[in-house]
Amino acid sequence: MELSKNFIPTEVEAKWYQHWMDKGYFKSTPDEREPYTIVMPPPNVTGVLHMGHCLNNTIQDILIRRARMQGKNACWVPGTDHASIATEAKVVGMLRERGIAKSSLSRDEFLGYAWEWKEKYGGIILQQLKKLGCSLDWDRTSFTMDEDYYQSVIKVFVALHNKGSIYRGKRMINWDTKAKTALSDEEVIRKETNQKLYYIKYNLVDSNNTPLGDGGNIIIATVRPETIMGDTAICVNPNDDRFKHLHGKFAVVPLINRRIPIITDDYVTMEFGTGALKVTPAHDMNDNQLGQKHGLEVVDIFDEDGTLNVDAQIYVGEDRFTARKKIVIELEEKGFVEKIEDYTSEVGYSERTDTVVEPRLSLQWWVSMKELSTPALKAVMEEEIKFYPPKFKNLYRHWMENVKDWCISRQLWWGHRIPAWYDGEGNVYVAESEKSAFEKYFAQQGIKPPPQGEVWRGLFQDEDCLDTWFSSWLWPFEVFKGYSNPDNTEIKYYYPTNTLVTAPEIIFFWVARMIMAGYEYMDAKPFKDVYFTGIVRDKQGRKMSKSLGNSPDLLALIELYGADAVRFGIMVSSPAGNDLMFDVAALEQGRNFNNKLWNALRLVKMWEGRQSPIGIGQLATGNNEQFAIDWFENRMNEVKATVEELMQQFRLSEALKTVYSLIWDDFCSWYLEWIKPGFEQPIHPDVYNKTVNYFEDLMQLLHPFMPFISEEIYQSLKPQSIDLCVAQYSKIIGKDEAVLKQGELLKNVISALRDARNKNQVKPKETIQLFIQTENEKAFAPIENIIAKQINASSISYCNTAIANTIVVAVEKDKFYIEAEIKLDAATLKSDLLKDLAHQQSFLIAVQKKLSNERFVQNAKPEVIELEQKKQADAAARIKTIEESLAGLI
RNA sequence: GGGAGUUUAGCUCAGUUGGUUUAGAGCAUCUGCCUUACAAGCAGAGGGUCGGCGGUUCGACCCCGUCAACUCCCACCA
Repeated sequence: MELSKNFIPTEVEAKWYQHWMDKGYFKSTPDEREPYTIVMPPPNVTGVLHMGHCLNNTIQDILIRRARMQGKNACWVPGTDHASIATEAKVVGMLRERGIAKSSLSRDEFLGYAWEWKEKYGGIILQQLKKLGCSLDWDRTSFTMDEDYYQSVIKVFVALHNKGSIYRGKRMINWDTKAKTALSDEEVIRKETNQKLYYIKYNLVDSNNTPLGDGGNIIIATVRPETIMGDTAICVNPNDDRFKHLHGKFAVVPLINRRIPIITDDYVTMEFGTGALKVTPAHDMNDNQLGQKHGLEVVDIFDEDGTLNVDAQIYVGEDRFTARKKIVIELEEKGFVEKIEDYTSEVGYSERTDTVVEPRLSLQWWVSMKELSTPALKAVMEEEIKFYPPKFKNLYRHWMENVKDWCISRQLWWGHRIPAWYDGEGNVYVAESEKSAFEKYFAQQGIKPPPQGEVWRGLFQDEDCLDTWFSSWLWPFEVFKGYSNPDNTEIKYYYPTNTLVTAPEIIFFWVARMIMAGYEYMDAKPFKDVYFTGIVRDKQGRKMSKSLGNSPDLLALIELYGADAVRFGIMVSSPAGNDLMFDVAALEQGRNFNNKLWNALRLVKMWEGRQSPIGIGQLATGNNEQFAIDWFENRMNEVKATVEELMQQFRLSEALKTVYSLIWDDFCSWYLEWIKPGFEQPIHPDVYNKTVNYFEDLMQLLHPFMPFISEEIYQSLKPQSIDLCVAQYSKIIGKDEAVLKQGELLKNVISALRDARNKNQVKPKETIQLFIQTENEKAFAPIENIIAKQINASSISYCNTAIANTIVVAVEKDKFYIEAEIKLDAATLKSDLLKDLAHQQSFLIAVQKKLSNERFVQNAKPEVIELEQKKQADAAARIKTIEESLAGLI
């Protein structure tokens, strides 16, 4: 079989993914093995795959594939989230394009379109994950609005309501005027925004509405002049001498001439603005509290879409921001504006629609959080659930300790409809179904239920839906039907899940609430470890976003570089716990690595047909292959142990780098070169077989990170009885330090001699003669031929004294003399030696200084002192060698 | 305003109870090579008073204090 010069990923990837699927390797059912479970954070049905998903799911796939190869029953559950606000917005948009207004549709008609949309687009993102190589158990694909799931959400609502944890209350909430729905605090993004601070004059009157003299006005500072029509007081600090004479007086709201009282409260900062604050209880969180405290009237001047209503009296029907502009102009014309200043402050924006959030008083459903949060906080603080990196523990604690009640109602149709029914008087009946709501209603009202077959009337269901997170917090157990079908075999086997991989951005939205739900409904944690990924940024460190257009098209990247290269690129630039700067250069590195692997395969395949006829067990001596084999085996065992350790600490990026270096440097650059036969020479079958085995092991180590190329190479090396995807890791065995040390020496000698050749401009093709002066000739016997091959030496001999007119190289205690045909530049040799000498001497002085320090000798540990003494001896020996060489030069 | 984190080579980062030849890697850079696996490559090299200052210690990239810069999270100052 002729192998192409470069690795071509496209066909290979599709081929293997299909093969793995056909074999059912990704499917999991409970058995006697230890389970390893991950539930995928369900992407929004509206989503397309972006870099964040790519990072997140690559990590999960690495963990899952590794677990699968470690003999665990690996189960990775895919799914999607209905994402109420985002999806409803998409559907409304789609309808608008078709010329259909949402308001012209009934609820059922709208939902019909929404489901249609979901069926068409909702699965796209999951299909894209297949391209990335994700080994998900597709039979388990779940959706937060699946029938069972839906019922569980409803049941949870009713259960929480029954125990008093869910209540209905009129409060200030964050209102999205575009989506026309309430938002939870977490859905509000605060952004520094440039604004104007308007200083507005209010005329003063006394209790008889008589204008006060001496200027007769009070000036307030506000950023929201359009809300003055909702003012119901002006507040000053009671200790503010400037306003003491106004206590108990009244002001008149400009333009609408409504009289409002001047009240006092410590809340007002005297230093800010003018020290006088207009109080608008309907449109500001703080003002609302002030209003409650002082029993102020509440005048709501906005409609749900943020336009002014009749209570505003003027500019009715205008949008709040248009109204602001117009009111300012009118106020200026009528002389009410004292001045306007530039001002920046943080303004809340809706996470979903990016409109300025309007604080609004409304009746919503709430979950009381205190009780739920207690065990959830404890679990993380006591590390029953471990966070990686651990710094997120603090963040979590801070939020949990100050957790506020959760507003869960959303004024949307797409989602889980709140299971509450109202009668004509506004009494509420919370129940799992309309039927049981009626039963409650009849019982409570003392009405005899109408006979069977007759239509029951008089109750109407709450129009609102539940917050998306009120369903996704059940995800880790409800994907196994742990709530709808308690104690089933699956939930008992797979729960608690092992690892949650997610973004720190949703630690409160989702992670915290899943932990709460886990303890509340399963009486156990939902997962053992939480791994927080970094945020994917562009090369300049900016967050990837649609508006910046700096988010690359992932599928195009996979097409261009191959999925393995994309996985490599994103993982190699992703330090544990930090954000990652995404750069296609990393993908190129991945592609180059693919190519390196591919060419190593080509080399080995070339040898396949060139095995020498020498029988097994008769490894030719004198070629030093035995050492190469011993060394690589030990080196590989060493790295396997390191990788295992790194993986346990979730240091995936470092683990990958370690494997990368083992393959590229140790295997390709050293080992393969050491055993490489001469041009068209045969290779010993034992060496060949060992090499194939090592290559297989390397592919197995690499497989979780780069599944496609590793499987392809594994299968190409020789006919396999089992696919790499499910090949089991062997036990990690120990390493022989002595062999490893000798390997290091060998590498150092080769590098030093190559460097010497380079510096002295000995042409690569020119052979040299090497003389070794050492006290330990035996140590060089097993490696001398490797040295000769690697530095292009025609002969190696041993000597007891310096050889004249040669290049001298010292490595540790040994000296090497290179005899070449070209004329050596004595000046260069000398200056190099002098440089080295100076370095060694200053080092020796430092060590001697340390050792002559009495307090060091007294206090330091014996092994530390011993080491320093060895350093001293070695440095002294090297200095002697260099001095001898210098003498020989003249 | 409160809290957390970061600062090590041109860039992105390692550096695991303070002592392992006066700090490591990848990428980038420079030099020499089209050597029959790979120029998407090979062989080498250069590059850092570990943010500043002070302290603890025989010894500090590591511990403490302080200052500076940057990042993130939380919070109702109009």
